[in-house]
Amino acid sequence: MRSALNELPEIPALVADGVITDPDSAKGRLLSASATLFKQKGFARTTVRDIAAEVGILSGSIFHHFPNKESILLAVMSEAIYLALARMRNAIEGEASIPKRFRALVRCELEAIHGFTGVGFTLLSSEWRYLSEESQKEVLKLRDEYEAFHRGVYAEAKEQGLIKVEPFFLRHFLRGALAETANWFHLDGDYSLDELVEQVSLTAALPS
Amino acid sequence: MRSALNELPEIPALVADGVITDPDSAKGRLLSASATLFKQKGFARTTVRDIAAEVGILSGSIFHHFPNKESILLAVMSEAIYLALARMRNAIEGEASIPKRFRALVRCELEAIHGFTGVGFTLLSSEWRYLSEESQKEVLKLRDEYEAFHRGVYAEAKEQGLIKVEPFFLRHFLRGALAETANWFHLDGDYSLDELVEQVSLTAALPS
Amino acid sequence: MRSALNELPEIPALVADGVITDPDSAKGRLLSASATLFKQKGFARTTVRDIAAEVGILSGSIFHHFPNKESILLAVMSEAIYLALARMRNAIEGEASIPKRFRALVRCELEAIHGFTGVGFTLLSSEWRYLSEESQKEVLKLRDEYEAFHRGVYAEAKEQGLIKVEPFFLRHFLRGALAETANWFHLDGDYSLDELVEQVSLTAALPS
Amino acid sequence: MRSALNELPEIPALVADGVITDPDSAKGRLLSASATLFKQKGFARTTVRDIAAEVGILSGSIFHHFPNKESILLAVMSEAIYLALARMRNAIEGEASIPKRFRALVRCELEAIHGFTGVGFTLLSSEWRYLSEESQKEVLKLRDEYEAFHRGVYAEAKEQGLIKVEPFFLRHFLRGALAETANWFHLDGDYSLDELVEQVSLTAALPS
DNA sequence: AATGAATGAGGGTTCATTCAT
DNA sequence: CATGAATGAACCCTCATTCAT
Repeated sequence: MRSALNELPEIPALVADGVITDPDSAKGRLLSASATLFKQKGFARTTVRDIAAEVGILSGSIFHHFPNKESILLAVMSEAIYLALARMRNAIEGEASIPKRFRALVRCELEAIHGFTGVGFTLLSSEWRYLSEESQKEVLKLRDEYEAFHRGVYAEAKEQGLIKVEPFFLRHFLRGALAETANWFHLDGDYSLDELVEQVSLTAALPS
Repeated sequence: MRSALNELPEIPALVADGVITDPDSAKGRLLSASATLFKQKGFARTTVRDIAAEVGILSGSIFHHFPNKESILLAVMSEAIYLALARMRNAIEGEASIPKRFRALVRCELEAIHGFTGVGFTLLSSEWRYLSEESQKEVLKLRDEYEAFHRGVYAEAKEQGLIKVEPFFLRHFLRGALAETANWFHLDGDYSLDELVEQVSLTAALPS
Repeated sequence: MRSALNELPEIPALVADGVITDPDSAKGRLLSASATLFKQKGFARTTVRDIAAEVGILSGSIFHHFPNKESILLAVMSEAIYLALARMRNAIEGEASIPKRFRALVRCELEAIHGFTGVGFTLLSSEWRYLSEESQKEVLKLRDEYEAFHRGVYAEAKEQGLIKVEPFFLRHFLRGALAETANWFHLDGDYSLDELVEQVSLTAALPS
Repeated sequence: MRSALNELPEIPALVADGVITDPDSAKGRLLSASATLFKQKGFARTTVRDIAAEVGILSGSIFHHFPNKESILLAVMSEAIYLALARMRNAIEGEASIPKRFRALVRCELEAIHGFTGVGFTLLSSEWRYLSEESQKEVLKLRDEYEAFHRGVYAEAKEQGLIKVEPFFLRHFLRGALAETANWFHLDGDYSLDELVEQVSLTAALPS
């Protein structure tokens, strides 16, 4: 999955800019392993020894890269949003019509949720409370930027009379609905991602 | 809020049947305090001492009522579903038309999420992972019953041509969307519960 | 040594008042063992496991009696001063003349330093820095009371023309000189405590 | 303060002889920083990272100059005594009468305690326990030489009938009294060093 | 039922020290 | 000489659980 990630043109640029940690560096491998474990067992039940073992180092070595366990969670979350933002802008680029843009965004978010950008995206909600207040504020800024992007497209849809519901509500509903897919939808299951996207659009009564 | 709860006709009956613990008993107060704390700080970060302190006993005494910490979570979740099931059946009873039943169900779930039945309902997803596999299966049975009820109403709506999306998908989408309201909607905020219900219906393109 | 301590009339009263921990209680044994170890190896090098092992419990059990390691040091120091204050008042009581009171005080402090009141007194200076600022202030209050008592007697000596040096300086000099005896004087060595007291008085040119 | 130190004629000689590390060398700066930190926070609480940061290098680099942390403490202490010895011999040189020699010694020791020879002198007692037994023996040899020097002058005073107390006791008392000044006397406070010397002499009933 | 002291395994974190670069 | 990632043992502390009272 990471290899697919690396093929995207924008990721190396992010890494070069220092926004995203190089996934092949020690820190990057630490982040990747942490994300996986946090998702599997939750932040509280994941020990730093677990993480270290996963990467093949000793627990003490973790603290050369992160000052404490919480900062790992913060990094996982921040990078997940940075990646999602980059992928989102990319996805929108080629699409002119609003229905297509809408579908592109939905698909993009689903990809983020189902692991195309590492495994961090679902953590944003599930492990949110384990972030310190300070960290929450930090991540919130990024999330707001991300959310605003979505709401902007919905607003255009509303203006064009394509949907009836307020963008504010629609975004909240959709975020919840898409996040929940993590609990029942599987990439290698009965339905494809495209079918899922279509059902979402159908629900929102959006013409194709 | 509990006082309002007690006025509902169906709760005393459930208590009398032994399905729900009497909220005024020691065990009931324990459950209520646990639910609140689990929601506030999460299961992992809530200590049995926290719970005991909230009720005014010492931590050791908790184990006269529950064999271990996890069983408290199990009880909180089970009772939350029992309550939700009872309230749901109640809510449907008087409604004949499908659109009205749909709205009744949505409203009922929102009430459960926003604390009308204690605070347990949101825990079902957020703290799910802290249940042992055995307990998960136990709760799953109840959840399935609850979910089937919802899907049943949606299936009728689909048969009547009121909605286009498959009931299976719609239920998953709606569950996610409604659960997410816990993170942004507040009962004493700018919008009423009725308005929220209406926006949900609007999104699903359901006629009134 | 503790048995001798218990014979003193004032100690049981202190214990009864809750000022001093009962040396036979779990907490009291913890304090006594801690004091010994802190003196032997220093606060920083003494582990809570060391202390627990000395008392015959497990390390975790310590935290039922003290919130953290530092609070043990605080308790050891506080109680040492309380004991010293009580013993000092007792020692002065029967002595009318200033030279005799002076000698009684010197002897009393030497007894405190050389273990007649537990082993805490020397820790006051040697492990002082390991107290949090907050705790330092707390202990400082007690120390000030203790110091004022000594200075008071010296001031009388000065008024009576028995000594030439200022009480302020004398007290500082004497405290240092007496504290230092911990490093070279031994109760079972070549000199008795009384001889030591006499040499101190001789140094200060105090008539007998 | 180090600049004043460097003006003294004997220091460069000691450096040239290899007895004292050149304070401008990397090792010298390391020692100086260590002494300061050891005094501020104690040996146990000072990390090698602290020391390294103070000098502007990384922690690993320290071990090119010292085999381990304890050897830094040993060096700090040894050099402090070498310096004190040299300064002491210097101070005595011009003084013929015993009272003047006595005062010169007292002043010299106070200067050592209050930072005229780096900050190492008070560490000799406060951090003594963190020296390995082997190192303690090594330092003890130097200390004995230093102590003998003092006792020698006191013995002459006793022979001349200037003091009554035994040199053995007097030296112990004085060492304690002077060391304690580190805790209450400040060079820029209400009293001058000369006044302090005078009060000490007064206490010992020594004629001027 | 409740207490509260004790358990004991395990948690996050620290830090002197090593060593390939 | 200096770096800095890694080590690994040890540290303080937490906490669900037990049990004699």
